[in-house]
Amino acid sequence: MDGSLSPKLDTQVSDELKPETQDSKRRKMVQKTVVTVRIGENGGKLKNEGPPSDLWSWRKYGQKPIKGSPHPRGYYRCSTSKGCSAKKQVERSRADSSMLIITYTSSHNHPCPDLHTTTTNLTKQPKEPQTQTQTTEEEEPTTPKQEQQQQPQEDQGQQEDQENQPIMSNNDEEDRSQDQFHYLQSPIRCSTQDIMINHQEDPHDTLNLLLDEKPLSYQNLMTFTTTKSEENDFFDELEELPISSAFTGFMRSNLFDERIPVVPS
DNA sequence: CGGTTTTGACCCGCGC
DNA sequence: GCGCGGGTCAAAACCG
Repeated sequence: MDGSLSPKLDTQVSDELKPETQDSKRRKMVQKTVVTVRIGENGGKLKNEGPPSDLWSWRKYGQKPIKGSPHPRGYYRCSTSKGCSAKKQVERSRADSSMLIITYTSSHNHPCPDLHTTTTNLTKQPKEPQTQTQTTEEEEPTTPKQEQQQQPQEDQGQQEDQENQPIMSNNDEEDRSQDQFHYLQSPIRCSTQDIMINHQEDPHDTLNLLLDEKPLSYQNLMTFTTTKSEENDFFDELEELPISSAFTGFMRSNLFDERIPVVPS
């Protein structure tokens, strides 16, 4: 179809950085952000199990039944920008069909289409019940863009062009030993979904948690994040704001833009 | 008419 | 080396 997008697009991206290492394990060497969405509350916004209403435009390019799961998995690609390699997989939780597991792969190389528009409408955002996000970066950053995102130290204030967030979550203690940790920009920062952040280090645990255990609640989210000093500040500030706008704005900008350090175990 | 969805086939990595 | 399973392609159908 699109000549610009070659079959192994994602692999090529990684290929550029580390042809040797990447090439052999291209499939697993991609950053992933897993988001669990409850479709029960905003099911109206969801088309079946389809793409949750991100502000991004997604084009479905495939669907496959997954072994062990009664529900098929849908494969989506960002259609907002032609050259965007952002992808996501959408599937229902095997344990809880009302839960939607969205796995974001790669990151957008373009600003969110509605970012500015919605930003002005932050005061009038839909509720943000609960969703769970967890970033799992399997390998090193693949796209050039991510390279700039890698700021092991103070990542706050070094925001991307379109995002001028006041504060970023920052883990100082982990930060120092972040050499092998990777920060990545969550590709979902434009999501209108209710999202719960979940930080996982082990993909397997991640799966278990998603499927077998109850997802983290917003409180849990806070708990796990508040372990970090600066994040504490960050959330502390948010608390001063009305939850609706704070959370929304948080979801819309900071949270999704947050670089979550993950340890490629 | 352009973009999106559907769906079967193909490709490739991984485990045995 | 083989088979399995996941991920992607690509053509046709569908929709606004």
